[in-house]
Amino acid sequence: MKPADILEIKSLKLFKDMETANFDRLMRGAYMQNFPTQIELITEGEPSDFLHIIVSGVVELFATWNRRETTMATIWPVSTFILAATIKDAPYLMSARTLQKSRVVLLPSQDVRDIFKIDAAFSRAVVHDLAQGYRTVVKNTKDLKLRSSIERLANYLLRQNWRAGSTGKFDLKVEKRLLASYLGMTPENLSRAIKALQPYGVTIDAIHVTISDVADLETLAKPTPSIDNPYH
Amino acid sequence: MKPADILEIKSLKLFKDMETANFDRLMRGAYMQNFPTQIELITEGEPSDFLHIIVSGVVELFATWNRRETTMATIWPVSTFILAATIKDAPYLMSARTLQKSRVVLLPSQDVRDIFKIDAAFSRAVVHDLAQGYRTVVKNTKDLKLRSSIERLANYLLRQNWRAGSTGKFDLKVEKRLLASYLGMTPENLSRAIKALQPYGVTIDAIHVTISDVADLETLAKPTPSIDNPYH
DNA sequence: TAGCTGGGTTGATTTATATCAAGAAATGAC
DNA sequence: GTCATTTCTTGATATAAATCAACCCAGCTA
Repeated sequence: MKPADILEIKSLKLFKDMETANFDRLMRGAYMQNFPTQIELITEGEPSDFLHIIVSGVVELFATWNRRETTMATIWPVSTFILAATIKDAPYLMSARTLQKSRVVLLPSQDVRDIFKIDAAFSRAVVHDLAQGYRTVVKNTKDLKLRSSIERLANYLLRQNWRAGSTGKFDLKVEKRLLASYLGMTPENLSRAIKALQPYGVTIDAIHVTISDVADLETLAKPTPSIDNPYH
Repeated sequence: MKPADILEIKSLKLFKDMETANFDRLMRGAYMQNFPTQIELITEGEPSDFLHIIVSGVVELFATWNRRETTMATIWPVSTFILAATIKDAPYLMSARTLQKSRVVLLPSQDVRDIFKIDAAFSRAVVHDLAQGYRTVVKNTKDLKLRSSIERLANYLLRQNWRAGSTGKFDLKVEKRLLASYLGMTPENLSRAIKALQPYGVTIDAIHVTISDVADLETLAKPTPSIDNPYH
């Protein structure tokens, strides 16, 4: 692994405050892997042998049951995924696949657990990561249970607009097929939901989104910090 | 607070391994409160001033948006709730109300955070609690996104049956109205879902559930550890 | 360049679920 | 114990969303 990669990983909140010796020990067992697109990195139900860190590319977390599949999240660099399984030494609850050519660092889970036990700063950082993740999933559940598919789409677009700088113009970062699955609907239904938002000033041309009147869209979407603010 | 109550709290995994001095300090700021039924203990969006521990009774966690409401979980003694908000010093994402006369211990969040910073055993225990909670919510999301309402009910009944000792006979622990909300459906739809399970050997008379042939119900429910096993 | 492929859209239809309304059963208050 | 309130159930209907089928179109590839 290149020194620049190690520096980037060390800059993650999860590792920033830990003892240097412990971080170095963690990195000694780490290795970087390059994956092509559409490779299944981990599989639901298997033991969590590695904590994964995505350094470049994109990864989809998805779950399957009874021949059905749903997208749970997309993971962007630089961040870790499947921390809870690693810490608990429990099987993965989700599968992961690359959506693009991606570089991923694999940290042996046993090392992570060992160092978690002896490094207080690291274990506190793990807490914050997990608490954050927990709260994100709770928000997600509220979104799913309390909103219709059109409302979910409207709020998703407002969140993305905000992330992109609130200019009213941004590009979708994932395929519509995937977005539909993430939002808990079919691709056909997403197409129709997009059309249903036209009266509220939303147009989506291929991946290019325009929101002409954010306030108008908000009258429909009714965003709330306790679902839609990722830092709340 | 009675010594017996303190002992019971100390026996919780979350507190078991922490320094006695720190536990005592935590308990010094704690106080027990008795609440009648249907009292709102905490409200979504407010700052998390206390970590709550339910000692007797039942508490419902619920969320609201746009005049809609949904049940997120029911909490049984003895356990804590809203740990993530306390640790992150972030607003509550859910509201909580008593479903029965309940005794609840309130620990000032600031004390919890202070001790979390200095007690390594406690912070590790917090990690395990959060990781557990995180995984529970992920399973819940998979249940919601991948299964129909009848499938969710069928699997819920199988889980409850297993918890009650797999005898094929047990009582519902919550009102059907609440169960419906937890499972993401209307009370009317729950009634119909129950009828739809009759051909699979399920009868529910008031709160009394009978599953005459677990294997038969499982052909419909298709339970899987990575959604339905709480210890997985 | 022609043909192929996969994502995306659209329309027709079906299915799942919610809503509305009414009555029955259970529960709690006095 | 009785009355009032709430929960639960059932039937009729409406709505949301999924499915099925056809087609379009951009990007590849042979």
